[in-house]
Amino acid sequence: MRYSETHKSETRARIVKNAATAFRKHGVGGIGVAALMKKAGLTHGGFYAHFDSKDALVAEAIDAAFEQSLKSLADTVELQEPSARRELLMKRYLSEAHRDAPANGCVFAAIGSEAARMKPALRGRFDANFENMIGLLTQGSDGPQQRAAAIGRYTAAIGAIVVARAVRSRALADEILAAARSYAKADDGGKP
Amino acid sequence: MRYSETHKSETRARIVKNAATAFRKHGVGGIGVAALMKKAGLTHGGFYAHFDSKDALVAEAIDAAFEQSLKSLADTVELQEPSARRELLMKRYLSEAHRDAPANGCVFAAIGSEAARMKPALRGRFDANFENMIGLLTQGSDGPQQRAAAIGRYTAAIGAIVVARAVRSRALADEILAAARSYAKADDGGKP
DNA sequence: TGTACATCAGTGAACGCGCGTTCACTGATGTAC
DNA sequence: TGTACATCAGTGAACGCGCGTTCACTGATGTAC
Repeated sequence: MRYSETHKSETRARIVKNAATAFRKHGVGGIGVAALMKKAGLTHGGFYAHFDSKDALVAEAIDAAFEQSLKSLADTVELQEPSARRELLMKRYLSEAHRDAPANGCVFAAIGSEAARMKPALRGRFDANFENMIGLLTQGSDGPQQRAAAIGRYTAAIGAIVVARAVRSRALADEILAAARSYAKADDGGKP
Repeated sequence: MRYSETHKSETRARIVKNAATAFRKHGVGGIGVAALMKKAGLTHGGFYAHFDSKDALVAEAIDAAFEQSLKSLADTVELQEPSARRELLMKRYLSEAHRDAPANGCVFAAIGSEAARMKPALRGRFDANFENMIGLLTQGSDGPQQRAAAIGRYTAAIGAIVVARAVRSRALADEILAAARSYAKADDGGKP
């Protein structure tokens, strides 16, 4: 079969996009090359015509997943003034909807503890993506104090989602999210 | 070989104890039964004389790991008055030493995102252990507001360690811990 | 316009490996006589 | 006191399976003549 010029790159993009959600849903170690290809409507043999290794796909899928998160937040961000925007972002991030949909949610929350054991080359992907997120959160209010506060808020929210997902009791998970939301508000006390 | 009365239970306890550190170091999916038995000085075949399945060991190892954490914090806790104690706990938790030693550190930070995908029976272990930790953190200052604040602080600290471990740059990881420490202090503002 | 050939994305069998689990066996020691 | 036997924690080969990866092959289409 001979295909159009863009066909191969479209296939590749489809593999990456599906992997970006599958890795967050099952963990990187929890889904294999064969299943990933099947999700893209292909068989496993063709994988290596697109990527050098599973790790190569993991790297691209991580970037794609962060980019998707960033895009889905970007619209929220433009419409509000800084403090209301921050509150809205935290409310969205610390929602039950986000807890229940890891496949389309925050990458750190979905595969954070697995990421710590990845090869340095893969861990490096998290640095730039973390900075992008902090950039989004501090947008319109620069300075080292704002940056530190954004890091504190962001990592705090990640931890709350991680624990809310780990715990079995739904009531406890709900309570954790509620506590994290009010904890996020508490730190606004002294600041504009 | 015939052994003393306590021999078998000692062996079993040794397997659990080694597993409690190995799972935090490598992840639950990252180390197998054979390697776990080797760490206890045994061969893999004997495993099923002690446990019904790998999952059965995982369940006990999770409890053992939390218990170890709890014990190592208990001494700190008794000596201080509430606010100083809280500050000391957070300082310890958010230290570079903790970040660099997942094998003996917080279970949520080490295997949190993996835990979210475990079978309900295993996830259930996190509920009681989470409550124990919150109990330790609120000790001496009960009430729903104190409980919510403790949950906020604890999960915030977990997230900071997860991200600090995931990120490749040591400088960024250091900055994240520092930001989390000051974020933890910020919430004390209005309260005693 | 019609035929022969080159292209190359995708197929599916096969590889070595480690996984969780099973099972027949070992052999040092306590007990029975 | 000395011998025969029962016990049972631990051994190591073997199982079926899924993993990441390799590779000879397929076959629809564009190009050359």
